[in-house]
Amino acid sequence: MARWQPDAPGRLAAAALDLFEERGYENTTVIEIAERAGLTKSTFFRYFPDKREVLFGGGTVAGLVVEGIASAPPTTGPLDAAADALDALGRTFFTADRREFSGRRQAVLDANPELREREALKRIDITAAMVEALTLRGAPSLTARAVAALAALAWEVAYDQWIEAGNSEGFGPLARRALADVLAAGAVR
Amino acid sequence: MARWQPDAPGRLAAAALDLFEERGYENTTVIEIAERAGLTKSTFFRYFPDKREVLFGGGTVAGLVVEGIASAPPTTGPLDAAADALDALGRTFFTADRREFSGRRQAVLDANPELREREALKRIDITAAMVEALTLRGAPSLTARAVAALAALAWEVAYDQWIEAGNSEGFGPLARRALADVLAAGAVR
DNA sequence: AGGGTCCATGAGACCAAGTCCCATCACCGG
DNA sequence: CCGGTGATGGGACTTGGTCTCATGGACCCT
Repeated sequence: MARWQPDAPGRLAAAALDLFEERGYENTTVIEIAERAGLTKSTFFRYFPDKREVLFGGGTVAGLVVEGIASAPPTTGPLDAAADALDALGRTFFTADRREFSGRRQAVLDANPELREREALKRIDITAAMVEALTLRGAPSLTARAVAALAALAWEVAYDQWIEAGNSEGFGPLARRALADVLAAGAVR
Repeated sequence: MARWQPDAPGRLAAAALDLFEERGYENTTVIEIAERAGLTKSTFFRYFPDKREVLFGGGTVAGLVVEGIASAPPTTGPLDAAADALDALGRTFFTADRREFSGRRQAVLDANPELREREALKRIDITAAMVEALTLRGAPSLTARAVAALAALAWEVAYDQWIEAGNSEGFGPLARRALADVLAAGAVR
């Protein structure tokens, strides 16, 4: 048996998700996660800064959104740039093959306060990244913040729908529609 | 010397804020906080579920907002109900005498990831509470969510302005104006 | 005044998360 | 066959957080 099986972080994440589903997050120790992945505590903390982060893998999402916003044509308004970014996210990250995993992961997140807390932080950070990307396109500060907040809400709505079983639609279209709906709802007066 | 000086939680919070300012959150141990307050680790964890929570006192804020939304006249629309709630918050919680403390506290929060994370969770929870309160008034789900998101943003904007030195305006007026500005900014199209 | 009861606090054992330092061993090139 | 490099293991150590039991003030009641 080779000592170095490939993709240690991936094995750790998979083992963690399994164990969290079986016994719950709180009743699972980092040592147990590492053991199931055929590794040790040392190696776990070499790849993840803490226990929670094992379910938040790359953190590439923020980068993708920023990239999506930045790569929209310069004449595109902030709202459409955000919509394009969400759409791009559906093409590059929230792909069909990731749907089942995302659903399992989300169920675990929802069940634990500590994990919800980390999720909340990620959301704030991503929103801040969107604000910065929009500001870089010339959007006024408040506009950027309002658009980012609404886009984050649309993201959340679309993500929930995407995860639901029986819904075969892709994340991109769901997000576009969610953003339009959120805008309509936010324009009440 | 009386063994039981009054307001143990308050003394702990004050000691914690002092120490966090002096040495930073990470370099301060719970035992040190307790010692400065003339107490022990045991007592600390009797009043606060964890080290972070010492800066998030009552958690009464969510209750106040919910109450503010619920107590608006039934014919008031969701947006105005939210505005009223923010205004009420300015009268009952973000009062002038709390401004200096809030500023110090916020500086500490901003300086530490762990504390920012807890803050993010609080924000999410408060937003969820607003959504529920608005839904109870009969607002459609998406409307409630959009309004809550924008109100939370306005809250953040107003809070930053309120904390800034030299700004003698109350939180309530600042929040009302911020909400109007955010709405105008979010209506871009 | 004296005794008993309640309740906030103290004391300390215990576990798991997270940090750190160094040893080890597979792989790869020479 | 040998030495270097880089991923992994091992284990000591600190701190957050839980739990259980002991302690001793304050207050009441007679």
